[in-house]
Amino acid sequence: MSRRAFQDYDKPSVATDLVLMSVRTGRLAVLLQKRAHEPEAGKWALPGGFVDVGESLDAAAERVLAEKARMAGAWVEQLYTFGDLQRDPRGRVITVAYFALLPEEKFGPALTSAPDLALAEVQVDWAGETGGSARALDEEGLELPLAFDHADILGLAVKRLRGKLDYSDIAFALLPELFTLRELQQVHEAILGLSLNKPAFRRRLIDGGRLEATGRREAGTGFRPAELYRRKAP
Amino acid sequence: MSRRAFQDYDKPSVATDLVLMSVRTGRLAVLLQKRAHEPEAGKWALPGGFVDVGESLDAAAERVLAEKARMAGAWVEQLYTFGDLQRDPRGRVITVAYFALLPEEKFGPALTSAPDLALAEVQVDWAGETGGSARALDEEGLELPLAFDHADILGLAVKRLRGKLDYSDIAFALLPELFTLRELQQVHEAILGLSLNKPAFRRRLIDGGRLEATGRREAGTGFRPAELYRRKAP
DNA sequence: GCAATAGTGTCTTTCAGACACTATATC
DNA sequence: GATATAGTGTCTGAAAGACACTATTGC
Repeated sequence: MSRRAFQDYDKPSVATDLVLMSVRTGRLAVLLQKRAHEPEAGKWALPGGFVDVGESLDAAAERVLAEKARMAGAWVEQLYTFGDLQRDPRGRVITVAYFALLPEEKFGPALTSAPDLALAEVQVDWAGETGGSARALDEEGLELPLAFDHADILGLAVKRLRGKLDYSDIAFALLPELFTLRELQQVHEAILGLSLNKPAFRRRLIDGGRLEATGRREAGTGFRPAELYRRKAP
Repeated sequence: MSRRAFQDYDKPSVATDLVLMSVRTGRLAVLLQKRAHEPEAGKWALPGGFVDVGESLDAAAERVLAEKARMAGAWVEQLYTFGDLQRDPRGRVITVAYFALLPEEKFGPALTSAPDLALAEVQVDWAGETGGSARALDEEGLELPLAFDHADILGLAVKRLRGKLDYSDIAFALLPELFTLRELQQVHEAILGLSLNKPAFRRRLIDGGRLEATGRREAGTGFRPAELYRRKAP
């Protein structure tokens, strides 16, 4: 066996896949890309790419965010590394999954400029932090078939989001700089998949000290406008 | 540039490192291996090895547990993937870190048969789930220098342990099949790095419904023996 | 009986859930 | 003034912390 064949055989390929999520009309959503080529042509996949030997994992995830998802400025965090032998029919590909969060307004340019991208609704059939796979739905509620093991990756991203919501600042990454407490509560409810008690939510968040009232109010509501808050600098 | 050189240059190497932890005399401990060769010769490292192209990541971690740590039957869970460019002076090595848990009694054979293995005390200088690196100490309290970025990996393992303690069954993985509530509380205190209120701890754990009283009692205490519990099957 | 820990009773505080109420903007 | 939501006051119940107390074993 030549050294080249040994080397080829010896190392798995390393990729990164990006679970870029948002909240749209009170529901969790994820950016998907329709696959044009085999394998899994026609199915929907998370934006991803191979990790270059000269770039760190975090840099590869940022590159996928910019080049494949066509966006920037997201909260990005490593999720999990998927390394089963059969997860990619092309060969041994280990993927380091990242999740990223952006407010819905930021998706407009990417969606109009790239017709193979879609922001799909995310649904899970488990409660709390049980865990499991997730489904992606289009605007009419029809299920979009997911490529490879991306239903598992998406499900794990939802589980992680739910787990981190209480003690981290991820909810703010899904909102513009100024937001109302109603919008913040809707983000929490979309992530958790349940409805929350309004007074308790307000007490907990305001007492938590991570919010800053601006004195300004939202506009164009048709009813009493709510005060705008911003995230207090950590 | 030949195709071989391109292939060699193109793929990072993939390894796995194992944070095999336990609780000894009320303190967190981790299994370390003294490095015999450069780089980092003489420093202490987590047991690890390269991932074969024909084995899954989980299988590679189990293999390291058996071959390098010389143990079996541990709770094993993926921790995080470290992929900075400079983390290994030999070249581009991505490592998928796992943490594993075993009761202290299980470490005896490995420690006596392999003189390069040591069960070192773990200390962190941060509270709660702040996060940060960790230190390893020998029996006399002297710091053991850690190789590569293993102080960061160890610190992340402690953070993850603290985060999962409340809602998972990891504490039971650090105890024999039968244990007293005092021993269970000592495990919790060792992981969290603080002391807990006894009545509140007992109430919470017993009401939690994951424990089963056996009616049997510990032996050889010299004082009133406590009842032995076991983990209730999930 | 003494020592040492097991195990419990109870008071207080904290906080979430529930519900109803008042306040204030647009129309 | 009608309407819709913002925002608050207050009651209740669950659970943690604190503390003291009783119980039980070996010696």
